[in-house]
Amino acid sequence: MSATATPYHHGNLPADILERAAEIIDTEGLDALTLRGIARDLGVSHAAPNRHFKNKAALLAALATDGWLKVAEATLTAADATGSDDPAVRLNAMGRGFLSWALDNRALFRTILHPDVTRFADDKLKDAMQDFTAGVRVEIEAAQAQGRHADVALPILSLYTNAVPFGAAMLLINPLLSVEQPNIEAYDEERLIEEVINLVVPL
Amino acid sequence: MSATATPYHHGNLPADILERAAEIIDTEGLDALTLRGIARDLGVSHAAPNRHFKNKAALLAALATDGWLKVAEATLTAADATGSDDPAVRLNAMGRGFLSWALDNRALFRTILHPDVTRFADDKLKDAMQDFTAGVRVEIEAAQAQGRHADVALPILSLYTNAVPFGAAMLLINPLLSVEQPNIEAYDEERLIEEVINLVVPL
DNA sequence: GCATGATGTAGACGCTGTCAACACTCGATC
DNA sequence: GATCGAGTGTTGACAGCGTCTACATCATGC
Repeated sequence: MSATATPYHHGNLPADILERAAEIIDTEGLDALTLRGIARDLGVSHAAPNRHFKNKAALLAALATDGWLKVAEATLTAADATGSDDPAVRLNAMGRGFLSWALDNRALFRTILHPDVTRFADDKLKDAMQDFTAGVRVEIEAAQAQGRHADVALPILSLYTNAVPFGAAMLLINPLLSVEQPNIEAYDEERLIEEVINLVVPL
Repeated sequence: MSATATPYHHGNLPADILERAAEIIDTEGLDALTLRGIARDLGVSHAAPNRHFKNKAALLAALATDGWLKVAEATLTAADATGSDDPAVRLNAMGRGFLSWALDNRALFRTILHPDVTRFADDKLKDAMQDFTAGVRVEIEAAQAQGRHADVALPILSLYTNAVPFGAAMLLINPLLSVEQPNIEAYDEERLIEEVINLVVPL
């Protein structure tokens, strides 16, 4: 056989499928994502992806699980990088880290919040998502224990604190809505993130 | 012919299609929405919807256009109902009106923010969306002119002010994430909305 | 060195969106 | 009032999709 003939086994198909899926979501949108299309792009038969993902929803769930794990890691890393124990300092850094991650990983961010992904969430996906929210909640509770927004009920404070980075990311990523922010283009990403997070968790 | 034989012409097919589409998105999700399914539910032939919507994307765009018009009306009505000229009072009411509308019209809210809907936005949809954002922007600028967050650049303030209601709605509507807000179920919807908006635009 | 499970292929099925050709209905125009 | 045309609905077809089953190939542990 010729040296470079495509081998029967692909080698790393599951990971390649996930990677190509993220690319397609990013460039063509989630509704342009097809298992057959991925298979074509990777040079395997149309049914090969089914060996690794029970169905299309399972592929999206795996992608979302990966996304939650990564965003949790990004926020936690940002918090630890401050070298501070102050929950407000950590929370501020987490907000920035979250927003920064979302803007740098738009396909994954869209995927983890996609209604048709969360709708069919399996336990793995739920666990990954809860790892993230639990990490944030700890800091919010600690910040309040220090006297920040001491008069606000915790569910309200939690909702508010989460809403800003989630909402800001959504608005900035949405191509229609981001344009609607007046003169938004005059701001570089880093400054935008810093200043909007400072409004929620001032240092 | 018998009196109740299904007439050849349906009578109000476009509106019925939109209504049924919203129902399906609400109960079964956007990926369960099929033109053929809608046609079946309405008792018309599988290709009938194509007479009124060029394609599936056009149906979703029409739905989203309708959604933006309604949410714009809901927020503006809420502002006017205050009977106040104070932009902060109006803005606070708009935030509450927006969030309240989103929670009462989850299918439409999801649709107007759906990435695969905004991706194929036509001019009508863009106009409807801009009507909404322009109405909010006016109040934000007026509130800042009164001295609220006078030190914050307008794009930042606008992003922040929009992010809270959008983000809160998204978190509350997402069945996975809403559960993650601690003890959220202890709050009735109205109080939750009031208190979280008060954190952004205090009265 | 061979059995066995993992991985990939080939073909089929029913579903979908969309198009073209045809049928019916209503309202404007003569 | 007949006719004609635009609007609306139907029928049939097509390719593409997700998914299933049966089969082929490989890699590994005994």
